[in-house]
Amino acid sequence: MARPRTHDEALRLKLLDRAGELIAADGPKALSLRKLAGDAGTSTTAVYSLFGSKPDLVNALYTEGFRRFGARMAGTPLTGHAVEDLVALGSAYRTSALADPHLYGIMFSRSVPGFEPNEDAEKLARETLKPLERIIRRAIADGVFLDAPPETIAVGCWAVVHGLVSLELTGNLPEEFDVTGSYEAALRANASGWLRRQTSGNDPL
Amino acid sequence: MARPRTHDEALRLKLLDRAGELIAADGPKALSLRKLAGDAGTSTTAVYSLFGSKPDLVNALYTEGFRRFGARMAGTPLTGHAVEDLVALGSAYRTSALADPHLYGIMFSRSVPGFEPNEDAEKLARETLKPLERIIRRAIADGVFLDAPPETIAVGCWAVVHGLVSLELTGNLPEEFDVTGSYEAALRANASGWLRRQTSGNDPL
DNA sequence: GGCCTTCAATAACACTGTTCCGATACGCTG
DNA sequence: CAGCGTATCGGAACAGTGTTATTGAAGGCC
Repeated sequence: MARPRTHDEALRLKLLDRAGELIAADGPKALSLRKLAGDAGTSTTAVYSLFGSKPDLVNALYTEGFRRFGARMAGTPLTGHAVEDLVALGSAYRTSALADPHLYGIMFSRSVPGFEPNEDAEKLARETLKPLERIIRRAIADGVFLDAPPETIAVGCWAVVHGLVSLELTGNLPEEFDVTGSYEAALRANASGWLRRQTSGNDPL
Repeated sequence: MARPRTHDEALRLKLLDRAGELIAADGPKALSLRKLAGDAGTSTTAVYSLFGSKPDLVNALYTEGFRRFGARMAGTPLTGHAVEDLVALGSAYRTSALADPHLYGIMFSRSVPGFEPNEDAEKLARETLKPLERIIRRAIADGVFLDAPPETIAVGCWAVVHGLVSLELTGNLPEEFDVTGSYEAALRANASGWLRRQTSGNDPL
């Protein structure tokens, strides 16, 4: 009968913000509830009131990451040329990952051990890949791409960008490596591989 | 002086074995030194004598993983046909990952928070990708592949397989998805994208 | 045989996420 | 406006973690 939940929204944002900073600075391992609460001038219990648990707090970071990511993907200008559009979308993917590398780890690499995204968060995540599917479906319908299952092509494209980005972020790429150039070339080669007839092929460099 | 170091090799193997089992069963989070030592009938201090620290123990798992992985890669029969060989190598990569998914997480996805492979381990890891580079260099030299930097193509191929496998292992793939078939098709499409002239293209399904 | 080094078990330290308890502060009802 | 009731949060405690200081035991070399 009394006092409906009036969670302190300012504190909530402050905690999320600081949590992102802590992870960005020293990795997911460095995100401690005591440090987080101390920095925000509150106590660990507040985190439990506002989020429920540490994984739930990470879940909030996860959805925030996909919100930004989805915005970048949806906001990428498209030309109607399938290969070029896939390259553009892939570049937006990388840009987003490099802008918030710590969020990327949470979103795609399970970098926080105990964490699993909940139903809603996972659904939001899947939504963000819709532009990719749209391009591919149209390219198949127009006879530009091979008549393979759209999911197959979509997953293949996703794999290239995810693979490249995660290799880059984990420092697995060789030194003195032209990341940006190679990235575009690899994307273009991969997309060209799905063309029904390879008209002009690709032209790296 | 007295008593040269005679680290108990049997205990060392037992600990490594059990550590792998613990991670395989309940994820990297479940690898606790107390539980590990208890299961092996010893004490946590033994781990420090034998390995130095927990990350060092994980490092031993890391190198073991790359030993097995490297053996599979090097043992893959090749035909001399670049695209087919890249598909074969990619399939071996996936087979290896599915055989030891927990090791794969340690090797490529930084699934254990505080862990960074040391110099030797990282060098061993790079060695295992040599077969990939060999195929690509020859395909370029023979004029089969486009004249792009070999590293670019190699990283692109690596990215596809790594991306597909890590998406599969983290459960990010849609349900009712023909993983094996799509995997091969995606590999073939990606490799074909680097062909100088796309003779026959690819033919999924 | 006695020294000396290496090994490992016990226990402690400093941390972690989480929960219990209690006090506070707030919004609704009378 | 008084007062009840509950949502919220601070402090302390609990169970767990990796790591380390201390200490005792075990084995090879002089």
